[in-house]
Amino acid sequence: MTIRADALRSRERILAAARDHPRGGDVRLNDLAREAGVGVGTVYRHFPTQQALTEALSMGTLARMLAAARAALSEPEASVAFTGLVTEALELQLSDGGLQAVLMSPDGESAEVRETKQEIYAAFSAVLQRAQAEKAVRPEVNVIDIQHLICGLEHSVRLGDEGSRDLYTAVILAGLRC
Amino acid sequence: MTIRADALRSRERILAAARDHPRGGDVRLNDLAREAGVGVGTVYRHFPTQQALTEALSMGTLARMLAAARAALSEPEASVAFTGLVTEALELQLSDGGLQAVLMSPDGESAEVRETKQEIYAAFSAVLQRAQAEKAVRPEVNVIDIQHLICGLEHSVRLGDEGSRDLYTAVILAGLRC
Amino acid sequence: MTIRADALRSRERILAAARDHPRGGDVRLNDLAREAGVGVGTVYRHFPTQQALTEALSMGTLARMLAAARAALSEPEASVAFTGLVTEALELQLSDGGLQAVLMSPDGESAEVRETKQEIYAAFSAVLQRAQAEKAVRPEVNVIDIQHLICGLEHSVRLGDEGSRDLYTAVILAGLRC
Amino acid sequence: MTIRADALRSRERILAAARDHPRGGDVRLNDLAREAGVGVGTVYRHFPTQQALTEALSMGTLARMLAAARAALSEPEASVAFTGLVTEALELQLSDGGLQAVLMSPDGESAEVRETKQEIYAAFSAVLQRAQAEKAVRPEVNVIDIQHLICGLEHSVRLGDEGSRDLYTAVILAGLRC
DNA sequence: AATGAATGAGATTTCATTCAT
DNA sequence: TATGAATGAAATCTCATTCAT
Repeated sequence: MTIRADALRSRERILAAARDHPRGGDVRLNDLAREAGVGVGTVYRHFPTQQALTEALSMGTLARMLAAARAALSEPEASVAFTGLVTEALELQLSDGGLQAVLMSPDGESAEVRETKQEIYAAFSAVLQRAQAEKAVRPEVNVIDIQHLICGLEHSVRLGDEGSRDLYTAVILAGLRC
Repeated sequence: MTIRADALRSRERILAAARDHPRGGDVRLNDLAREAGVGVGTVYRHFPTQQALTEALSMGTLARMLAAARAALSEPEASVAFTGLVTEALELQLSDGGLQAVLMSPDGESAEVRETKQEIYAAFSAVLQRAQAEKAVRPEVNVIDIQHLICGLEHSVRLGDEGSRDLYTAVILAGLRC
Repeated sequence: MTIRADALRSRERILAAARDHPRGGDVRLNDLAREAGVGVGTVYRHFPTQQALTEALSMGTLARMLAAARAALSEPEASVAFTGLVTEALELQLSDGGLQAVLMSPDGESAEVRETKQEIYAAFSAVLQRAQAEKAVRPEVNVIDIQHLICGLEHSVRLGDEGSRDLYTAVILAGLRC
Repeated sequence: MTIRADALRSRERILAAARDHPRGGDVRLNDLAREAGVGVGTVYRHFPTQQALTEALSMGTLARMLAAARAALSEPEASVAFTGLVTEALELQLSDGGLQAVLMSPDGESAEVRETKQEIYAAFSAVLQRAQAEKAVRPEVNVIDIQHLICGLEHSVRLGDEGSRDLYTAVILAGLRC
């Protein structure tokens, strides 16, 4: 059975309403429902947990991150590819406050999210290994470490003002170099 | 008027009970009260907000951080002093899950917390400037940046396992070098 | 929209629990909730004020008082009707310790209570006027006075023991005669 | 040891403040203390219970009631004495909203209150018996009944407006006649 | 004896989640 | 499937009373 048209409309309305809020995981579901013009029950039917809603909201950003990782694979210069990908990933995480939670959570994900994350992971890993093969990046870090460091970097940047982004990124990238 | 002995006892009991809980800011106030053997009202009287409780719990760690910063000022080797202080600060933040919130929050602090934070800031700043004077640390970062980067580092380490601490610290310290 | 079955069940449970307590307006709401097997919030949802609960508890007695007043209208002998009704009203007020408050309070009533009270008032008034027309009751008292006197009578009887009821009633009825 | 001057002053201040409030037994003791310019503890020291305060406030009225009862004993006409005393007692109870509670409470009284009440009771009883000896009052009522009926009468009058006092009193007095 | 900060039981409110309609 | 009233756990506030100073 295919998804009903009205159900789809409800879903879209809820997501649209959620996008009007700063991402932080603490929207009042009742408020969200009111703003979306649907009942609370409908929100719960579509997104049984906060996590499910967060994931749905991040699906688009996740796709863009996968695209960026794949694009980096085509970049001829390995260190440029790596540097660019880290910068791009940070950019995306800054633009989507819920993305970090989705990336870091090990469970509760939809199949689609899980698969996308694995593909991102694989592509990211390839970019990192290419850079390490060229002695452009410390050999002892793995892709998990890179993700953790990017998340920490995102955290640092959020604590500061907009201007600190490039400086902090430069510190991390310099620290990762051989 | 000085604080009453019984009030002090209540306060200590509540703090002791709170210390038995993993820091995360989500203890049940009722449970806390019961465990401390006091009424809920008493908890609210002593700590009107979650922030007040968090601050009180971090006061000890804050004092240790100030001690560490001052000790670093006596270290003859400027770069060693800086490196050691960053490592020590990270250690303290990892040991006290509420400390970062206290360090980063601009308001709602008790006078004691505010003063201690300012002293930490001053000592930290002196250690940094000494290291920068010796060309041991990038000249474009200031003490605020260092604190943000340590907070990000704490975040990264919490995402990983225990073993990642030294590696991530090494990355940050390397990135900060001239 | 009609009342939900579960809500009605909760309501009934709360009322049943409240009936297990001596009427006096000083039941512990928390206890009431526990005894009724519902949350405190549910009690407050159904009965936002003490007054609302009192009214609901008295609804049955109020209905019986209306029935008594209407029955008195069918009694052929006017003075017997009046005497019987006063006696009956006292009986009901003695059996329901919250009834007097409901009868005397001018506001905060549910529509149902308000209407029933008005009907009681009208029937009572007719019974009184019939008795006055027959010179069986002082012409200068009105139905409000009768209600106030019955409330005072209830008060007197509650101060004494069971045996004083008939005597005090006799005094009032004698005093009301022409 | 005699009472300290400052303690007496405190006591008087508290009573003065309490007299500024409508008697109903539900003054906030903290408010009372503030208005009296003393600490809450002082209020509790002087008047350990609500009852103690009520009694102290009623002491004056109680004395006036005793005076009235004794005066009635000197009235040559027994039925006039009785009627006048009932009217006077009602008057006093209406003027002092806490008096009924003091009169009706069997315990918790100060020795002075207890004695005064007994004297009132004795004098009232004599007035009643004289009236009954003259066949002016129903023989089956005793002094306790009279007090209960006056309390009920007070209650009735409080429910109505000022104008109803004489009517309700007339009803009761008529009902008490042989 | 006087003080009022401190206490805790209980009252009331909030809100995420459930579930009858 | 959609709805939102209903739920109750937990948060928060109030206030009569106690007790350290």
